[in-house]
Amino acid sequence: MIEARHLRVLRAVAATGSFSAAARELGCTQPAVSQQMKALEQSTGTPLLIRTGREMRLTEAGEALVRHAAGILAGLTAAEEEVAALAGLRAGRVRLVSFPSGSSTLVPTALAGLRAAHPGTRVSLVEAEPPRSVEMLRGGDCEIALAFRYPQAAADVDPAAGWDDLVVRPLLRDRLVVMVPHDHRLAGAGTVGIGELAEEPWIAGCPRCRRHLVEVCEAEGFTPRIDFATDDYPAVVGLVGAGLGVAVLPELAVECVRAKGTATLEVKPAVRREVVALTLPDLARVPAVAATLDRLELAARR
Amino acid sequence: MIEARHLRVLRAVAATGSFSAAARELGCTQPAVSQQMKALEQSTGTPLLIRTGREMRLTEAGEALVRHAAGILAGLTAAEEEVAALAGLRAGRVRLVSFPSGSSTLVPTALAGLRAAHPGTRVSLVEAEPPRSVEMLRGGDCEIALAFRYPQAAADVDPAAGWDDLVVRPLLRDRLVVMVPHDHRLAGAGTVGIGELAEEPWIAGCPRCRRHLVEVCEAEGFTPRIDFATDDYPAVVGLVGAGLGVAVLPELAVECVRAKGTATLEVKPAVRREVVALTLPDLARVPAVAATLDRLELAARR
DNA sequence: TGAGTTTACGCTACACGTAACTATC
DNA sequence: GATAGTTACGTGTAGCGTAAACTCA
Repeated sequence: MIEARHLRVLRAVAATGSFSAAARELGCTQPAVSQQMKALEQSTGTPLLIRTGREMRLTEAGEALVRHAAGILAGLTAAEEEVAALAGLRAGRVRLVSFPSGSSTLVPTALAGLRAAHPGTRVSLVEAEPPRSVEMLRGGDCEIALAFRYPQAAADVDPAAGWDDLVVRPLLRDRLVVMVPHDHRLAGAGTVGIGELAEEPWIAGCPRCRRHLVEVCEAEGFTPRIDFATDDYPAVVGLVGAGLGVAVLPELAVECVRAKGTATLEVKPAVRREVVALTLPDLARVPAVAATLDRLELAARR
Repeated sequence: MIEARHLRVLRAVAATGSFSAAARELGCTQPAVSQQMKALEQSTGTPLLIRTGREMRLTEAGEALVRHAAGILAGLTAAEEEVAALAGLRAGRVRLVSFPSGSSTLVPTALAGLRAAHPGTRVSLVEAEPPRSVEMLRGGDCEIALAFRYPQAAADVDPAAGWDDLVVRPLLRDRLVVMVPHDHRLAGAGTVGIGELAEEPWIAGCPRCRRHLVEVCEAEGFTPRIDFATDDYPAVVGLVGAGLGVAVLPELAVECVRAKGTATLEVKPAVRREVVALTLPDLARVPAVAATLDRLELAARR
């Protein structure tokens, strides 16, 4: 088995015509070069260099080896370059999966920062919810999954139940607020207890949010009457604005929607959801992934 | 500094998807593989493999490295072969990959001649079809790949599409013939047009042959009813002999099968397939490879 | 429980550098 | 005698295999 290191030395010897000069060029001692060439000749089973007095000449086999060495060493340095680019964030692709309408501000901010700092990295974004997004993560279809959970959720609906072997990077804890039509009796109240809304028609969000809403209300002793349910946050806001009901929404989601005709109220016993980034342990050490996670955290801290 | 030995191991791991399987393939213990990969990841400074439960997956950097590895290792083996040949050992080893049941006469004839002329050269034979055989060629797992193509094939199924950087040595152009049961109405006709067999049940060969058969028939305005399809040429002949249908076969394949109970007919607008030998430019200059190619050509011209 | 991966440990082997020796001009 | 190459030797490191711990299906 020919070793690349030997080829590097052979090439230097061929270029300089001397072991000593090659040693100087390679930054090692001259006996080291001598030994390497001896080892190479032994592993190929044929002489490569002709030591005629003081000068060094190549045999035909030596010539052949030097000829091949060029391509092989070029391939090796190309491989090193490419890996170094990936390791040094001059290249790299990160596939991000986010829950729908979840991070209208978070993801763009993070990606803008990442692009500014490392123009070579490319990030793609797809929308999916756990457990689908976690499947994608495990299946190699993405590197980072954004998800959220309700810290007090019952174990059987908590998606975090399956996250034991994942790297979970908490990004932010988002307060939930109640949104009511602007002419609602509580519109000016500032804060409200969930129990005060027992008789209201509700507009719910995604299935998990809906389930969570029901849990919270039942803890307050009533079952909410849910007239509408949609994944689409702007649509929820529109429905509230049209006076069709009340809703709970993550504060962050409210910030980036023009909430015409509505008023928002703090919920008295504060309810929060936690937004986290998930990845695999090995992927967390991939530079482009680590950088993206850092940027997401940075964007969340803003 | 990336070492070639590491690349060899990485490639085996990528190909098998497991450290244990790679170790078996490489003839070493599994912890050795584990250590080599650890060392490679350390020397590149970035994770290359994702250990997710039981399966091994490559990171982007790992993919890049495997991509480069093919060329580097092919270069190394080419260099080794050339030096070995120049050393006068004539212990040149040529690994030949042929499409299945393709060259029952061609390969044996060529190898017999080669052995007579150069007793030192050893040739091994494995069966695989393009694109697998071409992958083996590029990956350094063989020196010569035998393949065939239909000159009129549509570009998207023509394997020659990926042969731009290979040395393509045409060996022979093989006429296709139609084989029918001996009591078939056309058994004595001598020649036949494909269109006359529109209503027959067909027995097809390998997937690519089958695709080609459908193409040819559709050019004649009908879709063949294919009742059986098998890679095994003697089996095809047996099915025809049993009266279960008609088939098209390469003339060479018919010659070396006892075609009991069948009759063969020339196809009126002649259809041919082209059998070629593929190798890499560097390998084409290795004496043992060159000699094998020459012998193949000679055997085909016979 | 079983297959697969990692970790720990002892061993060997290899490669380097220093230093002494040899050979050529 | 000076420059270049080889040989000899001590040291450090790196890789392997065996064996044991660990993990996921």
